[in-house]
Amino acid sequence: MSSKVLPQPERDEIRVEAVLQALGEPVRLTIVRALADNPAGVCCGDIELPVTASTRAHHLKTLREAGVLSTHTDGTRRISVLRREDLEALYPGLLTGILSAKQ
Amino acid sequence: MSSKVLPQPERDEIRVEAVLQALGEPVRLTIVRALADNPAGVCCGDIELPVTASTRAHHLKTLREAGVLSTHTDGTRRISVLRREDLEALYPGLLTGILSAKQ
DNA sequence: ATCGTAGTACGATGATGATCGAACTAGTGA
DNA sequence: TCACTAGTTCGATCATCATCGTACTACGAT
Repeated sequence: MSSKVLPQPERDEIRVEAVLQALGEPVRLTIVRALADNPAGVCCGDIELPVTASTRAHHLKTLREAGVLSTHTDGTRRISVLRREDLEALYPGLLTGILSAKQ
Repeated sequence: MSSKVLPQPERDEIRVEAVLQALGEPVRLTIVRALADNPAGVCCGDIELPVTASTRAHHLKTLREAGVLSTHTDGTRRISVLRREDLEALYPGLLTGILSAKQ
């Protein structure tokens, strides 16, 4: 058992400005859309992005610290999952609204 | 009749990244909340903000160009109105989700 | 006309942040 | 133990942007 959850804010610590700021960046929005398509979670590196690994890590950290996604380890992999329940509880409709945008 | 509408994107020109980026700034979120409380529109200068007039103008321009609000002149005043219909049509649930956040 | 008020435009500045390469950590497997 | 892989962290750099003061425009009233 080598799985562990990376630090993230509790539901009541999530601030809407942080969430919106996190989502208002094209690369991060791409990540969120990929997570939305895969409820079981996605391995970070499997999302195709026009940035290097370190930039990718930076964006994932930003999203995690904003409370948008949760990351747990799986061996050397890191699996990220969208925090749908928490976001829906805090801001009902926000996620579906964003995801319904024809990109 | 001296009323005229300031330039703004058509509904189909609104991009979700621009909207989210515009909303992800505390001062601008304050403006949006004030507009949401006043469906008839609000005179720009009547919203209490911790910034100068020029910064206020900058934020209002950002929100207008993102498609979040509409501004029309009324004499020397400028009245801003939230573009609820357009936003709801493009991103159903997004606005209500954001506004339901206990600030 | 002149003045006052509401707001914008411009230029400068300082802060934030997106990006990268390089060095590092941790887990897997030979 | 020794590589290999996945990912993070650090420091630097460059771009974006929030902020301000000042100068400007537009409208209304005297």
